[in-house]
Amino acid sequence: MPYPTRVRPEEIVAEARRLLEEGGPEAVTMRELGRRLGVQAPSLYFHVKNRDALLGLLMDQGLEELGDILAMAAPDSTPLRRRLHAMADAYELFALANRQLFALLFGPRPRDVLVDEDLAESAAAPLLDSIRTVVPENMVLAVSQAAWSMIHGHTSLALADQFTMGGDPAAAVHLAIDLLVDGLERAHAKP
Amino acid sequence: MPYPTRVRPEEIVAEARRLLEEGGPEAVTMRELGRRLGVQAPSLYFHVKNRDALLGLLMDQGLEELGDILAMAAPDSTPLRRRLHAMADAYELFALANRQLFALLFGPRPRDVLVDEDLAESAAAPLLDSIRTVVPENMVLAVSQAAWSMIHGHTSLALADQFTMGGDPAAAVHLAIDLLVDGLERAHAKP
DNA sequence: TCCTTGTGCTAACAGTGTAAGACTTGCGTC
DNA sequence: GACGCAAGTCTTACACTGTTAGCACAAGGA
Repeated sequence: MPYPTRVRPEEIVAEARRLLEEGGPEAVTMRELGRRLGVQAPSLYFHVKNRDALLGLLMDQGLEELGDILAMAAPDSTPLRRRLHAMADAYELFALANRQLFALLFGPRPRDVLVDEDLAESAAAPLLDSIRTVVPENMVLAVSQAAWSMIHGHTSLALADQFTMGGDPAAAVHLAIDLLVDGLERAHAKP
Repeated sequence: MPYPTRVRPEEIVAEARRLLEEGGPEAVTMRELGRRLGVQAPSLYFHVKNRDALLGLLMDQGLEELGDILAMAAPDSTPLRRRLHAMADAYELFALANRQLFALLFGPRPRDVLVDEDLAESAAAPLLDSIRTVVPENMVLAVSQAAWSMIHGHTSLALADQFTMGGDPAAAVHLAIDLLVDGLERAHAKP
């Protein structure tokens, strides 16, 4: 392998992620990226298809981390209510620690940036599995979507500083989760 | 007022909105905007402070429309359950009809783009008022935040094409709303 | 008639993504 | 040891962006 490689793909992704969190998507420019890595911008194109593909890699990484975090949020044995609380907290924590990446993940698909379908599916798995322990199979999907909507909605609004009138939004979500689980256990309890 | 004005601020905002929905925020460039309005880009700066301010105007407009739509979604007389269903549907409908604007409204605040605080407050009013009819005052905020989180989360995920595994996400939100209202009526009924 | 003033224009600057093509550098082979 | 190949980097260039500076023009008021 001739010419000493001056930069590796992982480094590019890592530095891009730093840029992303520092100044949003607009701040991750190829030239600044190259500058920080001690390389000219066009050289980056040897390791990464283009800027959009780079953002796609960031999204894949984020999706994987989010999946892991959710999977570890609460052990299988804990009751559904607790698990959902834990997942909601973990979800928000991840979003707060990775604001820009989270926004990228769930914002409007930027043109043709594709994310790995399998990653998305495995990120959702922990939630589905939790729900499955309590609800009959034909309702798992609907209930999961409802729970995810609640959790995601709260996190997304919190991230956008939309809870301007005070209160305790996190507690509000926990309340909603409780009501959801209560209702489920009463009406649709697994036989 | 000398020199015949060739373009009015409302036209700029309207055309900018068209550009926004056609190709996302990146597509609303001052040059293309001028091109469509029959004017050179720099001339626009006479009517609009700069591009960020223009996006801010778009957001104000969107916030106002969203508030109106929610206020008209269901008359005060209908029961809470129905009103929340109607609001959820209206919320989603607005988002689907104005995908990019919605994303702009609830995405990460782009730097120093400010939205009118009063507008935000009045957009939220219909929801708060609905909740207030059923729940004691000290819980209105929490329950509203919970309901908003559910509705916004579902809409936001639907917009991002995140419900890839089928099912009927809209029905899922209605289910969640029902469970929420059921729980409220049972546990925290207004005396 | 002239002057003010609002509105438009062109030219320019610094920044962006990225394509084309030239160059360096080290390894494998003779 | 010399040579060539090719991976990786470089420079150059183009078309695009937001925005500022300065000039040109049209119309109403004096």
